[in-house]
Amino acid sequence: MQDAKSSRTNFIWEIVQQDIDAGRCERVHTRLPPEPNGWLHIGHAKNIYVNAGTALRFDGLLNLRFDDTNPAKEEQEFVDGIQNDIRWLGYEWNGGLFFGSSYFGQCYDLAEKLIRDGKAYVCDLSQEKMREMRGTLTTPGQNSPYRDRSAEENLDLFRRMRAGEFPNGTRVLRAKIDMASPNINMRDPALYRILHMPHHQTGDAWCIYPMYDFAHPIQDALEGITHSMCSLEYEDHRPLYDWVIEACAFPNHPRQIEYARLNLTRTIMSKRYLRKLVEEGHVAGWDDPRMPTLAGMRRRGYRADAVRDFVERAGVAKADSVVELALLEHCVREDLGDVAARAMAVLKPLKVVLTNWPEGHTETLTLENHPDHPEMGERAVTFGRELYIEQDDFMLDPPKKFFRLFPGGEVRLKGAYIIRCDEVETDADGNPTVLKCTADLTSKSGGEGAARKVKGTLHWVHAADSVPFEARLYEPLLNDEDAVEEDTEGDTIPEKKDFIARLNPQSMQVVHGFAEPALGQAQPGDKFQFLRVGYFAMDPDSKPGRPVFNRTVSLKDSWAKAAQQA
RNA sequence: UGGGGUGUCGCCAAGCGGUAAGGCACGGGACUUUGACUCCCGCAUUCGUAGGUUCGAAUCCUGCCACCCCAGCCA
Repeated sequence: MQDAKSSRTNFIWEIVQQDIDAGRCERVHTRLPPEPNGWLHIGHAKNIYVNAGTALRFDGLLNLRFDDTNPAKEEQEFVDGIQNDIRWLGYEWNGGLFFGSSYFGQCYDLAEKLIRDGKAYVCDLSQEKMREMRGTLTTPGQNSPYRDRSAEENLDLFRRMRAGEFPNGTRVLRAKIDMASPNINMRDPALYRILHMPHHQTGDAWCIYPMYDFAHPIQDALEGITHSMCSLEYEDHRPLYDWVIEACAFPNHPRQIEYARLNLTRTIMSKRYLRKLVEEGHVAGWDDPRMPTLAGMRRRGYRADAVRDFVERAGVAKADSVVELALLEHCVREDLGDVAARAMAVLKPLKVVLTNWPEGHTETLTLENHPDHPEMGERAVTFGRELYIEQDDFMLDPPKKFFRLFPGGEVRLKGAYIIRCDEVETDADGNPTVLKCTADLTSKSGGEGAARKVKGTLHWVHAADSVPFEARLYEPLLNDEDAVEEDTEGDTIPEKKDFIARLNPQSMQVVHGFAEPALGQAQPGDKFQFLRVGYFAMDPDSKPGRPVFNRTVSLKDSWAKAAQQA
């Protein structure tokens, strides 16, 4: 658990602090209200950070409450997955686990109270008619002809609604507020609708279900929530939230605070579109490592610490914003750099033969698992006459500032010897197939001649004593903003509408290489930094003998950048 | 044209009348048996804009501009 100790603050915490200082609340109590209709993504991580973090910060309580007031959209399977993801992120609902649906009884009773108080009425208008009479943004609405029914008639009708006498859509319970309000949410909003449909929690106990605007404030008040954080689009609903609290005459009045939701460049963040990616088969599933879901990131090898750090660094404020993916990747690199074991693996192998090394002779070298953490131990690696290096680490005709291997050039093999390339065998197309090299036998790492400097150091693997493996290299799902096409009017196509056109065809690349034996024994989830290649995590799908690694994020590569600019 | 919000460095984001924090990105240098990491150094005379108040404003006032949200019996 973290955050509580952080000195960082935000506008929400200042409001909460003021409430405490003013004696408006004794014990901070927040709630996390996910709707169980999908998987949690990085955007939810911010909701969790805000709500759980606030409770932590003020030694308060956090309730986890599934906001399941609409049986048409919600499913039981998500309830478990969401809890799992929250725990993975490192948070616990110390205030308890709740379901919005368990308040259906209380919501119903309060609805009857509102009816008796003349604050709610049953309206027979069709959805279309109601829309017409609601008015527009600039013109006031008109009162429903059913607005002035007596409390008795309303009560009777409402009870019959509950009894199942009316089909879907025929009637609705409305709050009697003000059809001329400049805030459309206050123009007699619907409180209850008829929905003959079983609910994943309550079965067919109900055929009428409360709307979010009615249920949410009631749930908050009933649970003793002091601060109810939600996203900006609910600002217009706050007057209604407050109205419900007042109309129901709750003694406590939770305070709703709105903040901007998280957006990430090159990342799709709406549940609807994520669903489309899955359904149309653009990705393998909700937990595909390319998905911005917590499950996807977890599978990709991101640690919860990195995700939490990212959300905290991105900040909490009210301005609409889009955080650069680079910040997330920085957080992941920083986190993994400290905990990932160093290891060598060659993604695209190029054979090296040391002509001055005796055939059949091998040496066992010892390499540290982490340069800064000796407690992480060492490992043995075999060195011999035939090795593999990375194809990208050799160039027949190198440009200036190329620190790697080329004909006549020298490099150090990490933890081993300095070698010089004498001869290059090529295939019919002129591509190098084998490099004949000589090793400087006096240059062994740790030995007397080891001090000699060469410009480059390469990772390598012993040809015989290595394990074949598969690596999946991931790139962002969406192309750069620059790649957005223009329509005939010259306007850029909105990301949301045509994100399919922006999908990056290179978002996953599979390569087959060779890894040092230690990686063959890795356990699913183990994190490694492959020298100069990136941070990898053992994929859960991995099979013994032929491990599969996901590249979580690549290392910064100033050479690639320089080469690109040249 | 109604209502609710927001506009501070490429991207986030502090700032709450006393003379622009920090992070990411970027540029330069040192170090380096990972061109990584680390380490220095640089990076807004200016806070959407135009006025006003003040000894003094990003912070107060007024006008204007831009962007986001709202007309579900979704949440």
